[in-house]
Amino acid sequence: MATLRDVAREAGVSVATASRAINGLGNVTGPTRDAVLAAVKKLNFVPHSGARSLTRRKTDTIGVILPDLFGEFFSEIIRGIDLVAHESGMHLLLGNMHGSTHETAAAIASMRGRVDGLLVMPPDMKPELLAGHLDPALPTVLLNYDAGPLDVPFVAVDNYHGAYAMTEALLDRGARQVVHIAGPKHNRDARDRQRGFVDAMAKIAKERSPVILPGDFSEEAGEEAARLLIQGQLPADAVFASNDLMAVGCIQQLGEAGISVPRDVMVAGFDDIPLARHVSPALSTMQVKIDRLGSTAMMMLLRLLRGETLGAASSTVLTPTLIARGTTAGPVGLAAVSKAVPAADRDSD
Amino acid sequence: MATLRDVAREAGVSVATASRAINGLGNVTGPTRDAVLAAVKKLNFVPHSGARSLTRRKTDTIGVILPDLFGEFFSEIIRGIDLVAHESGMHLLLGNMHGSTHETAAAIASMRGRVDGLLVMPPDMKPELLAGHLDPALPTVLLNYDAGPLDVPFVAVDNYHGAYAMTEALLDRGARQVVHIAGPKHNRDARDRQRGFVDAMAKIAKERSPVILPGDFSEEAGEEAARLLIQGQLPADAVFASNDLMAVGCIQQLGEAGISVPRDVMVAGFDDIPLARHVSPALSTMQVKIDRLGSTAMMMLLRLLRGETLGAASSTVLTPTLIARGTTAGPVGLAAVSKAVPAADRDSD
DNA sequence: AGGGGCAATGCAACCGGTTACATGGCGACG
DNA sequence: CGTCGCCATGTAACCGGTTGCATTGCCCCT
Repeated sequence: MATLRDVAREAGVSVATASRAINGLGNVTGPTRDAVLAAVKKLNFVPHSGARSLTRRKTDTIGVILPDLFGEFFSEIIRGIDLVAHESGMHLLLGNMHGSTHETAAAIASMRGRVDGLLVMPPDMKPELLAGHLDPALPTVLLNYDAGPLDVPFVAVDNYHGAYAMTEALLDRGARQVVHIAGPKHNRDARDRQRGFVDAMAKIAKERSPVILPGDFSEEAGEEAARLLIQGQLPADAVFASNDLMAVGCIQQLGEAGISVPRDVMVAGFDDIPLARHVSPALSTMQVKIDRLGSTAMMMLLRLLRGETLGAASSTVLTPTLIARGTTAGPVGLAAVSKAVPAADRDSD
Repeated sequence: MATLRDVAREAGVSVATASRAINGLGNVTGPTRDAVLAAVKKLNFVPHSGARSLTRRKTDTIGVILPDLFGEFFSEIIRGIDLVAHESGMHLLLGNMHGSTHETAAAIASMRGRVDGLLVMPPDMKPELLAGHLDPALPTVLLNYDAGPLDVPFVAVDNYHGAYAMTEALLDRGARQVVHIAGPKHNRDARDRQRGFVDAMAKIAKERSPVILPGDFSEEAGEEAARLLIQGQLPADAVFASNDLMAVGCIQQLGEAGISVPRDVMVAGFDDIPLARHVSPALSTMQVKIDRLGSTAMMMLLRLLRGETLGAASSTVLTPTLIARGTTAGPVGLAAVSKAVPAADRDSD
């Protein structure tokens, strides 16, 4: 591979001049520039970005650290990030912590010197622990994580009120026994959603004690919960799953058992993954504009990179929207909402 | 940020010794090593991967260049790649060409010096053109692209025979008028699938001329095709879409028009994206193990990086499997297959 | 006690660019 | 016609590590 030295020699100039010509800096005569560019073409020279970023102290790359890459949730986030990053000519370096807290530290560390900024989504990490691993000198925005005491800007989803609203809606719709399928124990989103559910139940339906089944955000967990529901003879006329994937698994399993959704039992999810529109009946859910989560975070990061100082105070909290579809359809209540939202439903903006 | 020099000074040793201690090379006394590691801890030193990779001539990163990031197809590929990459401690640098051929060149160029190898998916690029942009010194594996004259290893899907088989199956099943929804004009996958369709029609159903509707792999294109079908009064009892997303859009639109799938018209797709199982009725499709596409390519790339020489000859062609589900269900034909494949359907391996 | 050998450590070049500063040639000015 | 200043170009230091080779110091041997 040709280096800048090679180009300079070929063109009969010094490396400094070659560098200036290539980067279009001023102070280079026409003929000189042409000679250099000719040499570039002849030798097929491509600048070595690694070396370049060493001196420029700028890599034009941002690191994205996600807990996993499975499912539409993460791919939508990446797409959202990429959308904005690409406009600014930034590259994305993917780091996958594969669910392990220990690997998170390694992932963050290995990014040093490779990236100009970091987008981190640490859904089941304690803030104190996280703080120890983040480099305060590296612009960082947290994804889907309220940093709490940390002064790190974040983009989060109002999981609590979203879950509260959904629970409320199910009760409004006439549900008497709402069962919640929880997410992973240490996952902060899952916990906030569960809190929202519990609080809504407590406030609105005091007499009914909330039933919570364990889950882990996977489709299988939703199926398992449905089986528990059926076999365990749990009296339930509505299921609120902590995410869409579990809701989908649940619907699927209920269907196989001959239980009709929504006639026998209503089902609701959270996230509005693209799949939600396509299952049958279509899944009612709290819509989080997932790609927005990514693009908003990326935009904040760009501002940080431009030198603005953003503290935790500048964080964004996205409010999820209730999208009522078939799984909670019926003669009254949610059904009415259902008619009102097709535009939003189609990602109208 | 602390540098190696700082650590060395703090520990009272030379940078060389500090470097050796940190990297666990031999030739360092116990006490010396301890002093260095203590300094590392004290100064919170994290090695600068950029600088490191400059001397080591190794970045532990591989570049992934995809035409887009939209939809499950790409996210599955990335997941497959990551799975293997992560095991080998490799990072992924994402380059998105956003559909533009021109950007492909830029994307490839900007990877120089950042990555040890490249995984490229250039679905609508001519081989000659591609050849001009690839760096022969950089280990590269092509994704879903038969390099033809180029001596570059690739992982591809046997689109032609897959489409042939699916068309055959639809005709077997009793379809008389099969309509094909094509993919983007310049997309090689799409063209191979179309060829497979046309050839199968020609061989098996000579008397019926194949009808081909335009498409671009998007859900909307599928809807549009369905509308054409309905309004245009095209006589059709089966639709074979060039990919699943279009098939899904088509089903959706047919349903809204009150046309029953599969009773009035059968529908089939290609790819077997996760969504395919979930639409209703479930979509019959040619299953491509999409994540396998990524992981296989990544494994080949790792072999290249280990120094093995793999030419185009060592390429892998994945054969898609027919998965019959509800959209082609009926009393005979595909329905029988349908019973036989649930294991494969669940990604049993 | 002196010399040889080996392991631990230091020095300095190097990876491939960028850039501050030095240099030198030229035209414009008095 | 001599001098000043500007602009194109060159020299070399630097980014932050790694590593080949030189050096040092210790132990062991004769």
